[in-house]
Amino acid sequence: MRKLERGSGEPLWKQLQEDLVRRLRSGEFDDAFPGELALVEEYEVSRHTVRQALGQLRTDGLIVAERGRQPRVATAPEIRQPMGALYSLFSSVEESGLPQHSVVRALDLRADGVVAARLNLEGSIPLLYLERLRYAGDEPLALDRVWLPASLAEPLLDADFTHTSLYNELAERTGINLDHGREDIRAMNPNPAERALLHCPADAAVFSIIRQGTAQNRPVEWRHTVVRGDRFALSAEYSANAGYRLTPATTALAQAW
Amino acid sequence: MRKLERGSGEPLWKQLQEDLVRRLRSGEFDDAFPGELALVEEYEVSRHTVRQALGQLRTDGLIVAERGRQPRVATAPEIRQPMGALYSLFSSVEESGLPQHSVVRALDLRADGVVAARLNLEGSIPLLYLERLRYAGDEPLALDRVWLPASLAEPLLDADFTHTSLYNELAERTGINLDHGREDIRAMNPNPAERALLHCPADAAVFSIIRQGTAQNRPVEWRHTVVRGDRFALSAEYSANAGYRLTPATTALAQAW
DNA sequence: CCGTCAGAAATGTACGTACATTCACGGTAG
DNA sequence: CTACCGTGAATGTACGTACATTTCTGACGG
Repeated sequence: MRKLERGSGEPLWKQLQEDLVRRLRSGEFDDAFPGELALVEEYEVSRHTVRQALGQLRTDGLIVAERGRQPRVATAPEIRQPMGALYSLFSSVEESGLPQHSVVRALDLRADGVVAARLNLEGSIPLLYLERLRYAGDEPLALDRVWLPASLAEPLLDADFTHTSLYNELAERTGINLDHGREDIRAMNPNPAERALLHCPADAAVFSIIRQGTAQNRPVEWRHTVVRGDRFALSAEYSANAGYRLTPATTALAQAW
Repeated sequence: MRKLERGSGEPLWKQLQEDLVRRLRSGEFDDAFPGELALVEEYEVSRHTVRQALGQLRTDGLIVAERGRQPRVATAPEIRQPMGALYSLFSSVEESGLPQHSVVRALDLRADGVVAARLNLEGSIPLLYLERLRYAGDEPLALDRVWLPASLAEPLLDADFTHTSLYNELAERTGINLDHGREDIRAMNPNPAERALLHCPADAAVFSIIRQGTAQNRPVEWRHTVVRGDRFALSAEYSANAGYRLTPATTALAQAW
């Protein structure tokens, strides 16, 4: 039986909400979240007040509730398709109607001290390396190189990556879903090897996208993708309400303005 | 007196909320938003139901309510510093500690049918044209060209843009704040004139950023900025909670990974 | 003419009740 | 042992009441 200060200026539902957040963060509710009626008894407030507090927690995404069952602590809502420039890239190709496929140029285990360091791993740890040339239509669009810790990604060694996405395979074969990532996007000119592979026109530049992805605070991927600048543009919208959002939809494949 | 379908599967408060959104978008409430009691009468539901619908609208930021006064339609919360790649660019320079300044290469009124069309204006309408070369430290960083409708932006003709931002001047002199924008970001090689102006190394590419900005659905700016790719990188983070966000903070000025 | 103050009006908080809807569990029949 | 169904429990919806708190307005007085 817990006490809330009545008539202290702070609304009861707010006090209740804050106390629940505190207990939630302490891990007290990891097994089961108390039901509304239990909270009514515990805090000696009306169900209305409890619901007001829970409603706040729900819109904040901390708990989920459904009819007939007790509220539960929200599991970190895994990102199905990691967002960002790369997602924007491939979904925009899809919307354009051009057929996509990949040519797998390498899929093996190897050690790479430099990349391992980027993943915050020891240099000698084996990594799964996947290199693909991605086509949109008959022309190459991007060169994609990914390193993942072999300890996590080994089940992917015999996967067929010519048509499926890395994240799909990763989720299906290992249950890992990325929940956080970071991208650095640069404009540069490709080196001769990349230019040849991508069939880049002589005067075309490229996007160089470095992505680090993590799942539950563990590094999962380090990725370097080189995208032809003459066939792709990043498109973004921002507004006071929605903030800054990449819009994979529009104007993605190259055309004059 | 409006009717809601009772027992139709859809909750009353949701029907009410949707109807209010519809009426709100139609501009019916631009003068005054009805109070809770008025809605109770109009829709013949309890105040509780009305509050549930309004609560949703409030968390969505469509209306604001305070004690003792009627709810009001939320004024579009103006963006002080328009977000996006350009904001990321200049704030990251600031954080790096490098001094910034601009060389104004042009500031005049002119007509340009092509740009006017991009602003959804007639070709003969005069535009204010501002062209600046932006420095970070002693080296050029970006070439920035902006067109604004002269009808709105004429008070800016005698402004000094060597150190102040366009948006600051625009807000101070005309009261206009952008509330929506759209960017297209491309990787390309600069033309010879741009390369010379920017002191671009021979093998460096550039970001070409096209931005269209609007305030209250009226086109306000059309902007073309060319940023040296060897001195700038876009940095973004995404997470399940926060979505995709540009992070002007880190690693913005060029350095090896 | 202007400042002050009381009252009206509106929203915020908090209580209560009733019923609908859905889910989980356990018992029963096959 | 399994499949089905009914009961109980939980949340969702919707009604009602009361009072607190804040804001606005209009009347009154200086």
